[in-house]
Amino acid sequence: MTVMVKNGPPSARNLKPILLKVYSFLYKIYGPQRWWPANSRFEVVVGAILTQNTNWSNVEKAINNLKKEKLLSPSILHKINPERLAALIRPSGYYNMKAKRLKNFLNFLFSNYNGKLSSMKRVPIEVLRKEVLGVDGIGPETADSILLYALDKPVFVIDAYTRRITECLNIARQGISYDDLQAIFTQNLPVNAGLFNEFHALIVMHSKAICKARPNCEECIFHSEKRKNR
DNA sequence: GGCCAGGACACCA
DNA sequence: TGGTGTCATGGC
Repeated sequence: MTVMVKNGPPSARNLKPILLKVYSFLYKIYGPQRWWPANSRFEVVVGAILTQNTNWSNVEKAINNLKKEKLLSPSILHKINPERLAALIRPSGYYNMKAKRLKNFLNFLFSNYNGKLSSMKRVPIEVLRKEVLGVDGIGPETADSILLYALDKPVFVIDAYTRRITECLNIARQGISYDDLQAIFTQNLPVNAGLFNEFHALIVMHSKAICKARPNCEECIFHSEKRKNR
C-alpha cells in the first residue's frame, strides 16, 4: 500500500484518494463488518448511549441484563423506574447518568415519534440530527451513531478510534474539532450510509485488532506509511 | 493498585 | 472558546 500524506491544513488538502485507499485497504484485510453489533435499531440506540466513555465488553454485560429481563424495548424501558434501569445497566459504568440519558431519549422518542424509531427515518437528516442533539446527554458522537447505525442516515461517526487513526496517518491534526474531522470524511467521500457504516466499523476493527494508536507499534499495518509521512 | 475504555455536560476564566 | 472536574464499572 502506498499512501502519500503531506503536511498541511486538512481543509486545503484533497484527502479523497487517501481516504479511499485506507478504506479499500482495511476492507481487503478485515472484510465487511456489517455493523452495529446489535439485533435491532433500538438495541443500537441503547448501545450508543451505554458505550459513552466505556469499554464495549461492559456495555454488552449491561445489554445482556436488559435482554435477560426481557426489557429491551422502547415501551418497556419508557415505563421502567430509573433506579431499576440504573441497577441493570450498572456494568456499563456511569449507570445513574446513563439511566437518565436513556430515559431522556425515550421521552423524546415517545413525545415526538410515538415511540417508533422507524418514524424517525422519514425526517430529513439535518432536522433529525438537530433534534437528537437536543436530547440532554446525547452529544455528537452518540447522535451520529444513532443516525447512521440505527436509522441508516449518511453521517460519519467520529469517535476515539477515528481520531487516533486520522492523527496517526497525519490526515488530521491532534485536537481537531468533531465537526471539522467529520467534514474531512463527508467532503472527501461519496455520501453513502453503507460506505460510512463500513468505513467507521473497519476503523474500530483495525484499532481494536492491531493499531491501538501506538505511533511506534510495529504490528500496525500502516507502520511503514506512518514512518514515510513523518 | 493503576490505567484505560467507541462521551457529555457544567462550570469557570 | 478552551480547560477542568465529574460521572463509575470491569479487564488487564
